[in-house]
Amino acid sequence: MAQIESRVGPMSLAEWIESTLVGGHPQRLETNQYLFFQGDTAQAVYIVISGRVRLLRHLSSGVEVSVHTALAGETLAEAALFSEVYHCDAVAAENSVVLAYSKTALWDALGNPPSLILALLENFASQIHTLRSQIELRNIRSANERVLRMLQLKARNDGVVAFDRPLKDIAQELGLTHEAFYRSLTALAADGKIMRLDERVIHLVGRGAVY
Amino acid sequence: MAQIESRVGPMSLAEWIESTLVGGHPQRLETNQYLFFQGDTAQAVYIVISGRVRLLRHLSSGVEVSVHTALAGETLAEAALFSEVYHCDAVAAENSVVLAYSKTALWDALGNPPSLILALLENFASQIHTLRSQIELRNIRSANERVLRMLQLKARNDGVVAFDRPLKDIAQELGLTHEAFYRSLTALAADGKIMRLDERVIHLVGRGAVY
DNA sequence: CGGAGCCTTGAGAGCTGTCAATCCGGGTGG
DNA sequence: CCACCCGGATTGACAGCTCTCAAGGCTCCG
Repeated sequence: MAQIESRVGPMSLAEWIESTLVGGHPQRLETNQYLFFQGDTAQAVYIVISGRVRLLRHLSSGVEVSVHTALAGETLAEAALFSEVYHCDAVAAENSVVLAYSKTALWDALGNPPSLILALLENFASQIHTLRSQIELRNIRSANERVLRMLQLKARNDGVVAFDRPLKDIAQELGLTHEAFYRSLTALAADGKIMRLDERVIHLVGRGAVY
Repeated sequence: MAQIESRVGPMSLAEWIESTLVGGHPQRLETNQYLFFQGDTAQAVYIVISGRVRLLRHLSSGVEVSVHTALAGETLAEAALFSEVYHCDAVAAENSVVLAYSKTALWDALGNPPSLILALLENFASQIHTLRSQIELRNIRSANERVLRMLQLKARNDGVVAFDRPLKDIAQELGLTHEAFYRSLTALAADGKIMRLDERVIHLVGRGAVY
């Protein structure tokens, strides 16, 4: 971590935004109060001044899985800079105060960066998104539900998932042994929730892709 | 994902680097051949031309856990731009070809970005690092080992870990029920691997922090 | 034809999740 | 000042699920 900080000195992103941008809009949150919901148009990026804000996703089963917890002094929903909508719910884990900065103000402050940098930023943002999805999956304990969720996340709009590498690899990415993964697939097929068009091609029954 | 790509058009980071930077140094890898090792000084960023390259970390127990798999067309070790050393091993999962770009060349191409952008980039890189560590933890199946590894990752140099939030939260971050987490803590203490200085303060016996 | 790697299924054990109960400290209201 | 409540921390008992180990079929390739 030390070598990371060395380039800009001790100033974190949160400190930078706070000291550079004026007009951060303070907002008080009670415990369990929501800051925004998954699917809302992403208009602001936040800094947590005090308290804790949790990022959640909810599954079709109604279960909530937590993806991240932002502590005091940290930024929240930075990835929203590169997304039209929020991908998670944000809810206060305790009484908290956040500062809201509009995306447009941030983009203005960023100026007009060269596109190589933009590409790098977007690459990072997209990786964060992917990694969060993986964390979300790991928070689902049941193998069947985890596999189903993964298929929903990876499905194209027509509900088809085609893997380009061995199922063993997918199993490992899911945190399952390949045996457990195979069993989940056959169980889901037996339940009629998926159809196996081919060894590595699966059709999701009933619902298309999820974001 | 569509909204992400829209800002720079269809060009991914890998394509951008390939088309912008000359002098990408091609390198052929046999299956199971290592590209670099954890702890090596990070000198290059890579693009996978064909094949698959896996990022691994190895635990003190000797077990390997996989953190990421880079497919053809993807970048590899971009986060090394912000780190002095590689944090993982990289090993080819099949016969592969990669292009190597030196960090210095990339930094030159980036120009001299304003520090707000640098802060944003480093924030992202550090988040990716944190998320990868979480994935690494989830790939450890045994609760005791997972908890021990988490403590090693979070320990200060003197081997002390102090949590600033309820242990229940830590348990959830680890993907364990709080009961399982408590039991692991008492088991590790019984084994003499940790000492509980206080409810939320733990001393790691024998080894300090790990990176 | 033989081997290697992936896919698949079976049987059993171990570990963790679940449910339940207790203790404890802090905050609140009477 | 005390009774009460609430949430975190802790421990016990048990069931269930996944991991482990094992074996067989399959395809691809030498």
